[in-house]
Amino acid sequence: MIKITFPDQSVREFEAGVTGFEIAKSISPRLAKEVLSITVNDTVTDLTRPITTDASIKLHKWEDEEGKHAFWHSSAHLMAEAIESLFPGTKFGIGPTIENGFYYDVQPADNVVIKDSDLAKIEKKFKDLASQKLEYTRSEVSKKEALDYFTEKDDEYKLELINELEDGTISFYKQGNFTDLCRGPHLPSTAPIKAIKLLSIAGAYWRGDEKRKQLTRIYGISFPKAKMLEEHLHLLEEAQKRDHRKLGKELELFTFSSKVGQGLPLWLPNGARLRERLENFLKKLQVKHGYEPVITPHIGNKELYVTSGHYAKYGKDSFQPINTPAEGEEFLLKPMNCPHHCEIYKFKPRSYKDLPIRFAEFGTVYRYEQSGELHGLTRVRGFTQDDAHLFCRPDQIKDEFKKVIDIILYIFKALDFKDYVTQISLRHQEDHSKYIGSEDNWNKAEQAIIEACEERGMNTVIEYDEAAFYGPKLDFMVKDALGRKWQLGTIQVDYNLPERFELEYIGSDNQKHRPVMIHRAPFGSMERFVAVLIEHTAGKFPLWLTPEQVVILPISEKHNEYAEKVLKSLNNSDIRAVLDDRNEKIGKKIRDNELKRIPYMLIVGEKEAEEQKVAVRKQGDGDKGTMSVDEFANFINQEVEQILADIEQ
RNA sequence: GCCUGUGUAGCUCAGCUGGCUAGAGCAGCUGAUUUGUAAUCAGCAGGUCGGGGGUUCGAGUCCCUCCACAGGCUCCA
Repeated sequence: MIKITFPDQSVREFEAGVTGFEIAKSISPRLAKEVLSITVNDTVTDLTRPITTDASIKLHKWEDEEGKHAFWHSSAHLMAEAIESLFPGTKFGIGPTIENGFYYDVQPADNVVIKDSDLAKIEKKFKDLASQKLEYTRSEVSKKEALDYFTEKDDEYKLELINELEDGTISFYKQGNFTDLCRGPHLPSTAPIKAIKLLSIAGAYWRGDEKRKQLTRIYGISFPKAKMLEEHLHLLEEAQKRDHRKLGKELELFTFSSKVGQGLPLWLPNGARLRERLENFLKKLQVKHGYEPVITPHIGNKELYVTSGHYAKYGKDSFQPINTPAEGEEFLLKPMNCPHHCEIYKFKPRSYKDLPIRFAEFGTVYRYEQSGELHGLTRVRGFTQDDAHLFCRPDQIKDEFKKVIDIILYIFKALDFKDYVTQISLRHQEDHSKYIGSEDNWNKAEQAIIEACEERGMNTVIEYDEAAFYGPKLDFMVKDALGRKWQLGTIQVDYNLPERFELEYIGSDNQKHRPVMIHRAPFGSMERFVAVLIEHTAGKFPLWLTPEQVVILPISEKHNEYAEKVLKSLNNSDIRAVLDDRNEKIGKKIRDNELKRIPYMLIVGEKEAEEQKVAVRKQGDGDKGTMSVDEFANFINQEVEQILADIEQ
């Protein structure tokens, strides 16, 4: 007999060799039906594997990540079987689970292409196989056996993977007619896989290397209940409704024109107003935090970027130099503001007493992003960074970091961004050869970032080998409607540019010293930030930010005169109001303005004009009763002040 | 840049296997209506079907090519 310890610390005895599945069955038939995988002494494994010694276990159901993982991974194998039976000769790469579902990278036989239109067919076969309740069986194989099997099958991708594994650690899983190299764990059988949807098909380079062959990646998702799939698909649909590209068009915020050029956004009046308000919000904040404004041109002499090193690194993949009538003179569209700001730093000698110096600029930059990478406002070729460069002494890094973190957190709070991830990007843990700057400086800077985050009580993820060659950084990532992560705020230490531009300050010792440069952009870029803001709010911008706060709707043309009076009065109280005096029925006007997501509607007719009042209607919330114009103006202004006061705390 | 799709009026879409002057709703314009909390009615106008080339008696529909967009991959100073 062996002792099995459960998560609640209770202990029960079982025969040695008992399986997780049998344990679940002994607890309840229902659990046996729902359980998907098991953790035995901190290792997630198959329910069908015998447990031979005393162990502590945890059974995983769909609700647990470990359960989902086994479920989707098993689904991926099953999809592979479906593909193999429909497309004989297909070679298989890897088929992992992802945040929502799974994919498999495959290479169909020569001259065969798996198309979008084939998905339905594969899905049908997939469902058919799942319903056969095939068992997943595990076998441990030697490296030689494994190599032999896939040599026979002529699958160079699996062979490459096996060659990297150590003998004695290799296992195969088999279900139906399909055997795959796999670490597991898997479900006992395909029985629980009830609902399946193949989502999309895409190209993906083998092992993420663009120099290697591109395989066909098929994305899918599966669930134990049909209803769960329905809900998931519904969620995707809802997410698509808040896509910033769709709302950007509907709310007339921005557009693109192929004549102007790919990835070059055109801001429409509504979008420009929104952006302007965001810029002013940050500008005010920055004045408070000791930033000084600077303005620099959109182009710079090529020499500037040769000095910064960017020309050597990005020159040939960028917008090409602009020539002038002068022989040999070349300018580049600026891909970043830092070199310009370095030159501003160099304008005069700096003392240690002057530091930190903080130069801020909403600087528009141009980068020739790969065409396939462009995406709405989140990835564009011309964009405006809410940029600033802080020049400080090494001992000031931590303090400056904390101050920037405060600004970013303030902004996120103001806009109610709660679902973000902060990532500290450090050097590779061992290999430091590719980094510029002294070992000592790096250690200090990395430490400073980590401590700054700790002292601000932030929940951060540390990623090694993610630092830029010139310094470590801290990024704030926010998800879009479909869960894709975008980097917004960023704070980066830079040892490279001060070196290349020979920036100096005179220390208290009367000696020359090199300042540290910190790049920071709380929004990241105006484009990307607005995009994420649109998706976050579904176009219902907060009252203090929205371009139009109030729309006045006269019942009929007879009430236009009174409506104008209300409009003037609101505008005098600094409320952004507009008038909808079209000759339409009130129901129509309400509908149109609801769709425009203007937060408040004021309906004015006979009654209101007589009593000098307005009928208030809140967007998405209906009739709120009547009040006087002054009362309403106070109400709006108080609401705005209240929101801003709440953030201050 | 690569893989797979998509591209019809300002917007959302219909147009079957190639066959009459390419349709609808919304938006726009004109007129009627003067309206009470999510779409008043009528009329008009609007498209060389993403661009170019080809096959065909005939192309929105088939082929080639370029462009743009979408989902991914690679990239992101």
